[in-house]
Amino acid sequence: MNGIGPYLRTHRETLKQQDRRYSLRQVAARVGIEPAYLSKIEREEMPPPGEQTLKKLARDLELDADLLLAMAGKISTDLQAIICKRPQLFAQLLRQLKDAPDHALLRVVREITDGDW
Amino acid sequence: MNGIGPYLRTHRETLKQQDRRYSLRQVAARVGIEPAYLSKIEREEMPPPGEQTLKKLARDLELDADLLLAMAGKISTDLQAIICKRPQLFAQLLRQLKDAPDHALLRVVREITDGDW
DNA sequence: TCATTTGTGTAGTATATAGTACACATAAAA
DNA sequence: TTTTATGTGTACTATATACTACACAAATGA
Repeated sequence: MNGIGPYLRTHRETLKQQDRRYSLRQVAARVGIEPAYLSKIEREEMPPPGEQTLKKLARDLELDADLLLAMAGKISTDLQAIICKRPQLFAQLLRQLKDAPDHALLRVVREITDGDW
Repeated sequence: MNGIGPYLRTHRETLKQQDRRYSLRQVAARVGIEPAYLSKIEREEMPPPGEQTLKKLARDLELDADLLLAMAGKISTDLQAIICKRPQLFAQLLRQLKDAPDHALLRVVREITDGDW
């Protein structure tokens, strides 16, 4: 259970080895935040940034946005909107799937993809 | 698409007809907020309250907490926690179920209840 | 009728969220 | 060696969130 900060730093440094454009400062510039801020985020001296900034970071660093948001304890607003439209149904579904093993979730996903309703 | 304010007010006034303990002031007292605040919430003069207050309101007024939270654009932290543990899986699942009809969701729920994995 | 209860207007507050701005020492590039 | 780029320390700041406190007029109850 590694925090989001070290996760971002490690990943960025990995990319940096192949491409000098992944310095903290250049990433911060592309994402549109202050370098000092990104520094503090990576070292967890400050709490993780907001949804928009995390999504831009994910894009720039080629990471999964949902995963990054989750590591920051957040959920993408588009997912929130999906739930808010049918809150009782999705609440029931999620609480039921809470302890289901991954493969069971994947099976449900596939079942739906095959659209057999 | 009626707001959360009128929804609360209407429901409370209905209960009030049977039981005088459902006056705005007495509900506010039980829930632990200022009457003036509840008044403003019901008339949507102020944005809806936080999760804890909404849950207490739901309890007191015998309403569904998930529905109330959804009307306020929020999602219960316990649901958020479920998603945050396996963000990619649940994100995929939710986006796939986004446009599925209610009966299809209910079928998935039932399938899982019957626990056939 | 007098006391109590009710809903509401006005004014303010505490805490969290999501950052900025700039200076500085060190490392790398020209 | 001079310039440029890099990461970080310190000090703020703006906006949103989630309320409280108190006074008041009108309705209700005893």
